[in-house]
Amino acid sequence: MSTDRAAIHPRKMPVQRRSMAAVDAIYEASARILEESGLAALNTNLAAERAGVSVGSLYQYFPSKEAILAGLLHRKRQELLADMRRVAADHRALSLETVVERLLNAALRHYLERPVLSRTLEYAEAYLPLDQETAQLKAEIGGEIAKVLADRDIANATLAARDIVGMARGMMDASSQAGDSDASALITRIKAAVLGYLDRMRG
Amino acid sequence: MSTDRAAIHPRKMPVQRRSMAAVDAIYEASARILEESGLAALNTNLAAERAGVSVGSLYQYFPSKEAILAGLLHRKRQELLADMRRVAADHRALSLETVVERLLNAALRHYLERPVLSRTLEYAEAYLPLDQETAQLKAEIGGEIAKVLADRDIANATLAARDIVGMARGMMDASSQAGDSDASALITRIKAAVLGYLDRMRG
DNA sequence: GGAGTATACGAGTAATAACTCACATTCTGG
DNA sequence: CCAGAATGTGAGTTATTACTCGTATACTCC
Repeated sequence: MSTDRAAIHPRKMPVQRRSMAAVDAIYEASARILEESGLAALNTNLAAERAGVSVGSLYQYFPSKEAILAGLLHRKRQELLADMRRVAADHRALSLETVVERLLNAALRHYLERPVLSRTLEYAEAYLPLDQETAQLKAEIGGEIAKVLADRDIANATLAARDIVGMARGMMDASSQAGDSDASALITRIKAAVLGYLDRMRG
Repeated sequence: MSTDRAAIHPRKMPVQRRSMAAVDAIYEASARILEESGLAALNTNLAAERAGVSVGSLYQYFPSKEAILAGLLHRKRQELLADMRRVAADHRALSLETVVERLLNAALRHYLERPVLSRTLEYAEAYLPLDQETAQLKAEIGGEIAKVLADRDIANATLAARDIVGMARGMMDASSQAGDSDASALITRIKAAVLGYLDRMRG
């Protein structure tokens, strides 16, 4: 992952149906490898093989393995953001507690789909030179939360949003790594942390 | 990092002073590489070179690069645990708020010494087949917190300790990655999250 | 149905990194 | 000050992985 042997951005957009399927297969195979064996096990030869395509085809669409990681991260981010927006669309009509619960549900649902993958991508983000667009997505996810908070006159909404994202993420990681699978109990506890934090920051 | 090409445990313990210095130099060089360029950039040739020793010497003490990571993690854990114990030794004489603050101070001090390294080791832990002893250290760190909580009749002290460690870690990560360097403000906010969480879990 | 484009293939090359080993040097205890 | 143990060396071997390119097949649209 020493960065710049090749760029991060997709090399070429697939236009025909079979090539879109190939790209999807590469993403899925890579995700599985990451889940089973971690970052270090991901390599282009293996990803191609497991995706059922040739290395040559892989390099048609991804200039490097970092590009695969960046693509996976981008996709995940888009999904999460869309879900959060959907769920908080009518937030002005709801109590803070309800909005928080909905947002947490959305976040946890995404996380629990593929917890190991989430953690790996989270770490990978730190050293991937992300494109503008993916960085923007991260900011917008925080922004959704900040908007809800600002609307309720909570001071330092941006900072609070960052804290909330961080604490939720940390608690999900800890719980999932400990092998705990009771999602609804976890939601309850994260809600306690978030609302308890807001209580004290306001008081 | 596909795991088992060689074992994880130190191959041989250094006994003379110069070899202990070599081992220290290898740890320090590896830590720097991890901080500068991430997990993927760590390799035995580079670590040896930057430590000013030969690869042969490195392999005298570390059977693989995973062993270096495991050793770094073990050291960090030991330091943190010792510090937490020192700081919470007289916890029965103190208010919950004071103990929490002291423990957070200890944790944050450690984290801020080398935040990037901390995050890298945290991720690496997930796929390193850790020795009994290092896993034990993690449990004991949680145990220190659980002890304080149980002493105050907080239900589910072990679970709460895990949540608290998780939320603190997540908030430190988020803050540090955002480039925020105001440690005392961060402590205040983590305290709000922890105490707010406990308020709500008790109520 | 044929020209042009998109897609696919995978053996092969180059680079990188893990790891060994035969030999040299330094320490330590008696 | 000597024997044996500990430590150090780095060129060299082997394994792994990134990445290319010549060639073949499948679409698409006129």
